[in-house]
Amino acid sequence: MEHLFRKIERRDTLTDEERRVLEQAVSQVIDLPARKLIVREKVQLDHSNLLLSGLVCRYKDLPDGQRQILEIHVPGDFLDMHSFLLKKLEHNVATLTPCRIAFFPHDRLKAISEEHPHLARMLWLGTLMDAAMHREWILSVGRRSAIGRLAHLFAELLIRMQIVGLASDSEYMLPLTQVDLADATGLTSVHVNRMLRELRDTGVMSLRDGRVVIEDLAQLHRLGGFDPGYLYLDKQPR
Amino acid sequence: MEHLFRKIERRDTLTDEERRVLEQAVSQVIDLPARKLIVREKVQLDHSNLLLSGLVCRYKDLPDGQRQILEIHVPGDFLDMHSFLLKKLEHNVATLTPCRIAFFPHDRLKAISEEHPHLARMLWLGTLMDAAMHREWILSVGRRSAIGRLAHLFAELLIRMQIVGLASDSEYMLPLTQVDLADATGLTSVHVNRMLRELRDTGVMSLRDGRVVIEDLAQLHRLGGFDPGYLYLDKQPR
DNA sequence: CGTAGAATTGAGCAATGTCAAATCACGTGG
DNA sequence: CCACGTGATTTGACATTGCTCAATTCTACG
Repeated sequence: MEHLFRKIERRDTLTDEERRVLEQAVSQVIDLPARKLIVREKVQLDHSNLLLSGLVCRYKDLPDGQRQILEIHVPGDFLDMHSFLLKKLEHNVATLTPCRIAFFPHDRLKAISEEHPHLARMLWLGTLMDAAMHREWILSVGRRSAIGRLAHLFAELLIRMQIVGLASDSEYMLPLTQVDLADATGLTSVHVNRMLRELRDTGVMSLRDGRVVIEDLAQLHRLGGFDPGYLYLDKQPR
Repeated sequence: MEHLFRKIERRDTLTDEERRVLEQAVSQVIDLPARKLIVREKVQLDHSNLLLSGLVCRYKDLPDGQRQILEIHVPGDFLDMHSFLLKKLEHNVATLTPCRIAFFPHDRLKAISEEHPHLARMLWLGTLMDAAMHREWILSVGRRSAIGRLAHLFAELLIRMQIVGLASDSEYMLPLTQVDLADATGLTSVHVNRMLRELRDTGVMSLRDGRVVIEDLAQLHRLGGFDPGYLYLDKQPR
């Protein structure tokens, strides 16, 4: 659970007691292969999932077969803490790579919300950061150019992977297909391919063999109009 | 606060005690004119705002002057409950029409989170529904056609206005300009104008003098690929 | 060696944007 | 009551971004 603790400690402080409560709220840990559905939309749920390792995405499908990825999750992210109160989801959650996942039964989360208000606020905070990322994602697909959307996505994931210790200054593993990237950015895979080539040809960054290598971070940020304010990286009591 | 209570009671039950606690958490009620900034991004906040009457939007601006509206708020919505834990926002909140707004100081919200866990979960739930609407918004701008985005927006607002008693079966007031609609849907105002004409010419709906009149709801839903599941309209203990 | 998924490329096209002008609605001052 | 000014809507002509379709190449793996 170290990834989760790192993520929280970046924004507030956890007591040892709170860490213990969180650890004891886990009922089960499972391993899943890549491309496996974790939560299907509209089914009643009795637990929330924490991603321990691997990459996961949330997505919605349209009747005509189009898909939109809503968020990409890195280790330390709760994948569906919102199901604790929503009881079911309106979208799907699936692995992108092989993953390890911890179950948090809703009744234990409820107990936390009754007995550990500060810890409950930390869980709430996590869902608020999801919403903040959603808003930035809306801005991306609504107003940024194709290359800007991709640049922004790679810039966001760089920071989020760094927070949990899974990225260096300029590199991280991102084994997504170009179809995945298209579904995340609201583009087609053909156009993603062309934009990736442009990023490569202009020396900004490359994505090869599932590894992102950033050569010119300033230019990547400029292309994506990237401002990390929406990730709320300041530590303070909440 | 009747609008808020109706909204909550649609998804769960509030005790009289909880209603009283909520009412007593208000420190101030103010009136604002149309087109007035309520919360500016990146400034420290000490209270959250509840919309009592009028329409409000949240939006982000890009350096090049483009704007993206992230959510449109109807009476009964908290405009920035997330600022309770985030402490500042990464986007702006502004009135679209003249509005009445109630202040909820963060220290009183904190007291609620310590002393009234169920009520705290209701507030949390509100932020989760914002996030669910964000996700549907991502799907709209990411994958729907221009006319589908508009149709979806009008269909969503119809239901949300109905819940708080501000829409009939087929009509509600929506005094937005075509520029506003463009900023909400990620289009240009010129194109919005053309799509609105198409909706009018095909007898689906019209928007005139700030009033939406829906003539063919089934067709509106079809065009927008509208499925209200994401609004979580089922009542159950949370 | 064969297969399947993924990446790449090219040619043509459609949806939406850009720019500019005309019209409309409405409140204000004369 | 009318002329004026401002913002909103509407329209036309044209440009562009990103999409579609189809073929080719690449890569991994049995």
